[in-house]
Amino acid sequence: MSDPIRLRFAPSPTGQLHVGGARTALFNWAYARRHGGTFILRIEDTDPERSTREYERAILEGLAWLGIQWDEGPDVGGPYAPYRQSERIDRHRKAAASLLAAGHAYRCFCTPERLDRLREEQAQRKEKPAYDGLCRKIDAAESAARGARGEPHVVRFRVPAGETAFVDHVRGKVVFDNKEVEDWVMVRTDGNPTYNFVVVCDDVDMRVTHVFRGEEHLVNTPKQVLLYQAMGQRVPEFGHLPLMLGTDHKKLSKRTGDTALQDYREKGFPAEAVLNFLCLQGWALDGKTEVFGVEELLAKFDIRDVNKAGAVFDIAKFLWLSGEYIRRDSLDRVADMCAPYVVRAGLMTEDDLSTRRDWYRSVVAGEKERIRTYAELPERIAYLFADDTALRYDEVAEKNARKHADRAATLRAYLEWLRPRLVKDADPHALGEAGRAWIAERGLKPPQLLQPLRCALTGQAGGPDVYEIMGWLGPERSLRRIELAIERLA
RNA sequence: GGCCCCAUCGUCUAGCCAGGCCUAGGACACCAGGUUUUCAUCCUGGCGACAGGGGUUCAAAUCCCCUUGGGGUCACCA
Repeated sequence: MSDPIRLRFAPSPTGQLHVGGARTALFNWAYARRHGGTFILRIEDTDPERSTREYERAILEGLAWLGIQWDEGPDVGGPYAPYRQSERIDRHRKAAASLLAAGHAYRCFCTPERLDRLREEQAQRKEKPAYDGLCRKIDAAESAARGARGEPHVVRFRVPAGETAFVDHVRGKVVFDNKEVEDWVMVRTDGNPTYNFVVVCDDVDMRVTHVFRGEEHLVNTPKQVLLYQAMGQRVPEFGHLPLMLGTDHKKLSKRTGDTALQDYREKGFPAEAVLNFLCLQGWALDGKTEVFGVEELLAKFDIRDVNKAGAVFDIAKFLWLSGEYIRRDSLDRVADMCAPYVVRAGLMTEDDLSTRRDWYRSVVAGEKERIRTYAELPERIAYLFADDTALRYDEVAEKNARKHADRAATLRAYLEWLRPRLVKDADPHALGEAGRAWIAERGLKPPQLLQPLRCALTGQAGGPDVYEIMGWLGPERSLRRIELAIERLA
C-alpha cells in the first residue's frame, strides 16, 4: 500500500498536442508534485503509420512551454527506460506469450472476412457487434501447432464471466458486466500489440500507481483491469477526467475552434494564462479565485475535487484571462513577447526593435491594457507605420469625426496653433495641458477637437492619448496627417 | 441502438461526499451608471441557475428512485 506514487502522461505522437491532453498532463503532473510522486512522460507510438518524431518533439516542447516538467521520459531517460512504446516491443511480446501460455489469451484464426460477416449479421439482428468467441474452443495443442505452422492469427484476451468493478477517483465506483466486454485483440496479425495491451504492460513495468486520463477511456478500463488481474498485478487507481467540450457541447474538435495547444501559443496567449485556464476546466482552486498560478495549483490540487461533468471551452473567458496576465505582467516582458508578432507583421525589423527600443517600449506601454494576446498588438499599432497619405479611416472613427460640423475649421485652427509648438521630443503632457487650455479658450467641448484629431492621426475610434500618439509619430508626420484630414473630412 | 458516464446562472464554477449557516456565492459574457479626450483599464449596480417528478427526513441544491435531456464508447486507432 505504500508504493511510491507514480503517474504518467502517455500521448500518442500522431498529431499536435491537444489542449485536452495538455490538461490531462497538467493534472497528472500536479497530482504527482502535490503528493511527492514521480511524473513520467511516455510516448505511445505503437501506430507506426501515423506516429512521427516531429509530433513527439512538438508534444515535449508544448508541455515544457506550459512549465510541466517530467522526471522520466524519452529525452531524460529514467530507471524504467525506454520511454517510447515502440522500443518496448520485446517486453510486450514476452508478456503476450506468457498470457497465452497461461490460457488468459488465445489465438484467433478468424479471417477479416468472417469478422466482417459476423458484424453484419449482428447489425441485422440489432445485436451489439462483438467477437463471438469461435476460436476460444480450439484446444491448446492445435492452436500451438497452427501458430507454429505460421497460420495468420491475432491473439485475443479471454474475458472471464462475471463483472469488473473499479474505483474511479473522479466518479466513484464503476461496474461493468463482463458480457459487455468482448474478447479484444491484444496482438495483431502482424505481431504488433494493440493499445489496451501495451498500455497495461508499460504501466505495470513502470510501476504506475495512478492513471488519470480523459473520460473517453472509461470504457477501456474494464479491459485493462481484467488484464492486470490476469497478469497477477496490482490494479492502479483510476481517475477519468471530464471531457473538454466545444460550443456544440460535443468533444472539442476543430469544427468549433482551435484544439491544439500550439494554436494558442501561436495566437499569443501567455503560457501562464493557458495553464491557468486549463486548470479552470473541470477544477476550481477555491470557487472564488480565478487568476492563480502553478504554485497554488500544486499546493491545492486533488483529483477528488475534479468535476464529473464536461466543460465547455469558453474562448471569451480565455481571452479575458489572457488579457489579465498581460496587464499584470511587466512592460519589458510584454514588449519582448510581442516583438516576434510585430516583426512577422512587417512593422519593424529586429534591428528597428533594438535601435528604437525606447520608442517601442513606449508604444507597448500605450497598448498594454488593451491587448488580450501578444498577437493583438500589431493590428493595434499598424497605423503608426502606415503611409500618411494612405491611412485607413475606420468607419466608427470617421463617423465620430464627422459628427462635428466645424471639424475642418477646428482642425485647421488647431493645426496653425500646433505647428510652432509641436517640435521634436515635445512633452506630451505639456502639449496635452496646452491643448486643453486651447479648447477651453475657444469654448469648445473636448470631443470637438479630439475626435477629428484622433481620426486624423490614427484612423481609429479608440486608443491611447492623442498627445502621446503625436509623440510617437513625430512632428512632421503628425502635422501631415492633420493637413490630410482637413481635406478628407471636409 | 447496447453499455457506460453526466446534470447548479448562456458559459466556467463554489456549495453536494460528512442534509440545516443557501431568500444558492464567485468569474466570464451581457446590460446600466461612474471615471477617462476616445477605446481599454478601473469602480458601482443589474440580469441570470439547483432539468422534471416521486420518495427519505423536523429539514434536501445536497441522500435514494424514476423520467427527461446531454455526452462518451462500441476497430487487427490510440
